[in-house]
Amino acid sequence: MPELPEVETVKNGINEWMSPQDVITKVKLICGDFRRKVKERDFKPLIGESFNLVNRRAKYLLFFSQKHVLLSHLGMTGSWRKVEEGAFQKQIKHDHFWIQFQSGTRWIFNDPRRFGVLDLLKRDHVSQDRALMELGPEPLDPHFNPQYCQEQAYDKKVAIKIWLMNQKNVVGIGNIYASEVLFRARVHPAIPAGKVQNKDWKQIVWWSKSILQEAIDHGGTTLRDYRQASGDPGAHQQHLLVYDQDGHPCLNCGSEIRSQVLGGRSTFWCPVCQKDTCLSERN
DNA sequence: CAGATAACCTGCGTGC
DNA sequence: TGCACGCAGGTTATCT
Repeated sequence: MPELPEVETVKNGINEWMSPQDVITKVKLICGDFRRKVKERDFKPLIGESFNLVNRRAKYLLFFSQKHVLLSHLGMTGSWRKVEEGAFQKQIKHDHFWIQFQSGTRWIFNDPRRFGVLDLLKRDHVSQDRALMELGPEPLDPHFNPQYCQEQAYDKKVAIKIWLMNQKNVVGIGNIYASEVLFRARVHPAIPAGKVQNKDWKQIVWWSKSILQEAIDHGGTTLRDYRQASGDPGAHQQHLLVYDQDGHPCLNCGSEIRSQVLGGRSTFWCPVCQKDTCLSERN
């Protein structure tokens, strides 16, 4: 469900829950069968500590306590919610983990498909986590620029859309925003990454930053079950131009938006605005 | 090594 | 109403 704007929005919401004086008194793992298998004892070191801050790296949330970092990835369907003591703390389907505070507040992780990640790392060891080590630059960071892309994509034959979604090249861009960025940049999604021209990289980089920031400002994209930490839906779905719009007219030129599966994921583009120039040359 | 595909899960909408 | 099927915002193991 969540790409960078959604995770960033969740992060901002959870930071509003923060109460650094509120000590963790109990942790409960109902099911640890995620992408990384975990046991309840893995999280016990949190007891007696408190959280100061939540940061985001790529699509990961990092909850900082005194000596540990709780690593959380939402996968496709993960979510965090806060429940106060006194309110009936009913366990709902797919609640897998919760943290209880001295105040009675409880933070609960729910994830129907269990594609998410939960893990507890020592603060000093975070930079050595393999998944985090392999991540590329943040798209909103100046290090993500046309020169970097051109070099990183040199000679790569993989489709530009798949390249953009590969977290080793740039993080945070998933299936929705990849189609949206390429539409605004007017680049065909199937063009080999190594054949993208410098002027097109400039467009891709600029629109990546622009669209992701705009989506953050809108609180993310809610298509089905994504919610902000507050429980409210995002609003960016009203601003999507091509995602899930196959058969509808392109808002730019009126042509029919097309769709095709690329790397196993649905991909949407306008055949007129996004000319597949270098693909045609090959024929 | 790069690149393509399958696999991990549950839920929901569609068509028969 | 029931059931088979395809599809869903992500990542990674496993093939060629």
